Amino acid sequence: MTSAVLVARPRERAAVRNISCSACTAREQSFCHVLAHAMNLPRVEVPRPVQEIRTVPARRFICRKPDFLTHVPIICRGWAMSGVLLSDGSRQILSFLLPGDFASPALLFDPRPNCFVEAITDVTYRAFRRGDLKDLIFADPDLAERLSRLWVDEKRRADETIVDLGRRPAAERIARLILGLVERLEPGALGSGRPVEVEFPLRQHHIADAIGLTPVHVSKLLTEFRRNGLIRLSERSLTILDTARFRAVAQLR
Amino acid sequence: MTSAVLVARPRERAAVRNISCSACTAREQSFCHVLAHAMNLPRVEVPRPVQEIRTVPARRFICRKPDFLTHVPIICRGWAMSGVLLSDGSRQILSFLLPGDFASPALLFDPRPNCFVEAITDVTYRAFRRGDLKDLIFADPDLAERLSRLWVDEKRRADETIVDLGRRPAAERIARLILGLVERLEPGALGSGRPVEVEFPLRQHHIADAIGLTPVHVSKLLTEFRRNGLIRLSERSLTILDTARFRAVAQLR
DNA sequence: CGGTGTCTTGAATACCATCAAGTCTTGTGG
DNA sequence: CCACAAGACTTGATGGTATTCAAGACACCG
Repeated sequence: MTSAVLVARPRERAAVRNISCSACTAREQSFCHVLAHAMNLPRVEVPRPVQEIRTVPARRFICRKPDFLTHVPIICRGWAMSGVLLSDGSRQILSFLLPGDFASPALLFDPRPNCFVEAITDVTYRAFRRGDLKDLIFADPDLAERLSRLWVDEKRRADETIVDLGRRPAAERIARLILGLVERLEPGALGSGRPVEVEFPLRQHHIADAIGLTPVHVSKLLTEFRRNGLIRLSERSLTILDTARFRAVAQLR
Repeated sequence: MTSAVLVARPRERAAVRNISCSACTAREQSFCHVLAHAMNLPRVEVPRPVQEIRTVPARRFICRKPDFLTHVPIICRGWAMSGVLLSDGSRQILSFLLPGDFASPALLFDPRPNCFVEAITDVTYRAFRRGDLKDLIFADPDLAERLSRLWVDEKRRADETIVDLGRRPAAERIARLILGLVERLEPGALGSGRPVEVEFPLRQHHIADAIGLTPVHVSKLLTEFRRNGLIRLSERSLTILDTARFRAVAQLR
């Protein structure tokens, strides 16, 4: 809840804004990077009210189905997720959001979200005014094209998920989800063949809801992975111990 | 194989081109429509070599994983599908393509497809030179934005599929797939509450591969739908007999 | 008229879900 | 700081949904 305090104090918010952008963990290929580049800025330091910094604690919603959003949120720090709730109470997570990601690209065009976005850890995000951001993007053909590429990438990731859910057994799905996240967090680290350790704030029910399984089954498969010496996972920290064998479980070449 | 003949005869190809565009069945909101509008043309009648008309018979590939495509295909007539093949021989269909659809939006940026595209019926498509089409699109902010909206729409459909595969039982998935196709083919027709009949060239294995089931199980559930008087399906023709009850099976409000 | 593709139906099986009980951790208010 | 409640994880027993296997009917095509 430190964030709420910061929002209430202009001087500190400014400080945080600088910190968050200079120490930004967003990946090179993220939306933030593309946008900052296009605006000839070191990062996306734009005056209000074009953007605003906001912070929410873990487990709080950033937006929900019935909301009407005048601003488009982009994650600066922490983990979030987008997903939908079904009438029977079950949940499907559509994607995990890391720094640099749009909360939902659709929000650029429609103030009504078609999925919820929820913070997993404490999350800091920037909220851009929709109209300003849209004008900015489409006025510049180069920027529009680079962003379209990012969306095509997102579509590709969604297609991978469809394949996982439609045609892969449970163990494979879990391994692929984990490897995909590790690759996003530490690009290329899996190639070395040496163990890779990352922060991993997901609960087992997050994994379950992302790949269409129950938490119970996820637990059983994770303990099996551990027994086989493939991974270590505890205290919000994940280590891929045997990258080669774990990739084999995931059916990755 | 009539198409090969047509391609070899300039006069006939021109005739076919006019026929296909004036009698185009692409929906209002399709890419073709948006593009034609932007170019101030009745339809997308653009001289070669910017575009070319091609035709393939049913069950033939339009493109495959290892191909290198200099042109971007857009479906003019017939049904096609995009999907991926897995190492164990199974297949996941990612989407069914109807007139007006990009074979794969990713092809606008990358000559190497990340999925195959296969004709289901005989298919006629236009192949636009990638560079020309891209320049055309991104030079016009309005066009770029309208296309981005279409991609966001596609992403939304992919997300729906993820929810279906992750959290819905088999009967619900089949019903939703069918209703989604009918809605694309005859927008609004389901609202009337009266029976709706459409051409339906899909085989049961297409349905199975699209929603992560086996053809055997699809067969069993379809015969159950028939027994319950929900649908009629034979001779490549589908009728939704009881739209209200069938929508209930699909869990649609 | 054999071959291939499609669909149907029944029986056996496998995978994952559900149910249930218990441990451990985390958070909270007294 | 402790007591209590809630959440997270584990493990075993049981059950259901969908798969696999198999056999046969039917249509279409060369």
